[in-house]
Amino acid sequence: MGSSSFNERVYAVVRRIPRGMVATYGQVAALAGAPRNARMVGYALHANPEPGVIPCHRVVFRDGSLAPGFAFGGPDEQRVLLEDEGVVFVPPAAKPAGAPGWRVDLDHCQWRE
DNA sequence: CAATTGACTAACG
DNA sequence: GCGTTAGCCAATT
Repeated sequence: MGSSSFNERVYAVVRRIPRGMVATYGQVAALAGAPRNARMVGYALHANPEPGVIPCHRVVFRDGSLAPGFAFGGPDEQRVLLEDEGVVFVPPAAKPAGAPGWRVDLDHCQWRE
């Protein structure tokens, strides 16, 4: 390995996210060494060279939601996956109106080093 | 080598 | 309250 791509650094961080927790793009970006490069994180995860190895479903928006239409099979599938890992979700009725659907409870499940 | 794009984020209207 | 614009920074073409 020894690839010089920024994305590999992102994969390394995402791979470190413990089961039952999630991280935001900005957080992964910061851990990857680019505190302002959240976009790059999403771009790198889209490249996802090792599906199944890299838990890209554990990476969510700052709001606790996912990329609409880009989730590996649908945001509903991701919700089930995260719930299965023990991540706490917040129903649309329990949150301030605005978000399109279920969000991850970042207050309880955001990964903390 | 320069311009464009992009799984983002925050601020503004 | 919701939509749009601007800013960041690196990969892609």
